[in-house]
Amino acid sequence: MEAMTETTDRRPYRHLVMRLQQAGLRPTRQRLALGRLLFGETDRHVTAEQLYEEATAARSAVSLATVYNTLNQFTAAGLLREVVVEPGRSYFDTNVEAHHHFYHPGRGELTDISDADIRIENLPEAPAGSRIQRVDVVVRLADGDG
Amino acid sequence: MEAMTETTDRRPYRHLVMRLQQAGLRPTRQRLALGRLLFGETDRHVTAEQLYEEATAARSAVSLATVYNTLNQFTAAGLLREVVVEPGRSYFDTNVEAHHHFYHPGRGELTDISDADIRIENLPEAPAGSRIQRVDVVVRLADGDG
DNA sequence: CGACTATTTAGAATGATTCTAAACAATGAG
DNA sequence: CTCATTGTTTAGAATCATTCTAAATAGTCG
Repeated sequence: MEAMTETTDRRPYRHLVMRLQQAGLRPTRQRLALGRLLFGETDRHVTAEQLYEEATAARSAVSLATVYNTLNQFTAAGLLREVVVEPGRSYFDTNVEAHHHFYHPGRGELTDISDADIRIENLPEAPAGSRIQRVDVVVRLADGDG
Repeated sequence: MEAMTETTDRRPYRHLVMRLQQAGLRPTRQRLALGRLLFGETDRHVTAEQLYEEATAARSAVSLATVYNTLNQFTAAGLLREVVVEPGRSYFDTNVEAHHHFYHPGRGELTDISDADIRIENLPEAPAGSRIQRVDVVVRLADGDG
């Protein structure tokens, strides 16, 4: 179970390079390092600070300013989605499909709810002069069962 | 159409005083001034800065720190509800019933969607060890029709 | 009226994020 | 490959919303 076009650890990450170029972003060392951390395995939810720590721990020195720049550029390019659930802290989600979130304030933890798992019926129309861009559902959690 | 217990402009605002006392908050000049601005007519969505400007304009000098304290205390007491739709800025909503929001980023404008106007079907269960505290739906708008 | 405790406040502090301007790196033409 | 061009990174300062601190002030209740 590891033959063929196994991209599991190819250094240049052709796919990522192409996505960056398509977005008009040069595939720099920093953007590739952050891209690898972000788009590795599963979907992720990270804050700028968290990603900065990770990059540092992975010995891919990237300044905090660059982490912010990169997260914003990736978001503008549609590679990430910004999720706001807490005042004063932004999460970036690698899942850009339509979907929703559980949020646990105490734990600062964000997890996905597949779009298929929620049905929103009869949404009202957008006010005159505007159109609906997207619908975000945040299910806020608290400790305790039931 | 203005007899009986018309509370429309009574100075002491007995109702507000009672709500504060029930919340264990002394009805100080500042809290009453902010309360009058907040719970006047219709439902409102304000930021701390906005309310501070309003109070200042209304010649009810209140420091910005007090506006923040008061908004937080009112929220803890269930008189207000905090709504987070934008990184780095909190809105406080005088409508504490279950309901949702339209948000227009460009205009920084928040408006209510009555709970009755949205049906959310088959919400998944809360992850083990936690329970659902509340569900927030934010419908993000953009300029343009359609 | 006091005494006791809650509240207010100016100003400093914090935390997340953005800006600035200078050093540096990717790119493409020659 | 080399150079010029233009995009990118970065340290550090700046900004913005919010919270904290400690001293002054104002409710409350006997």
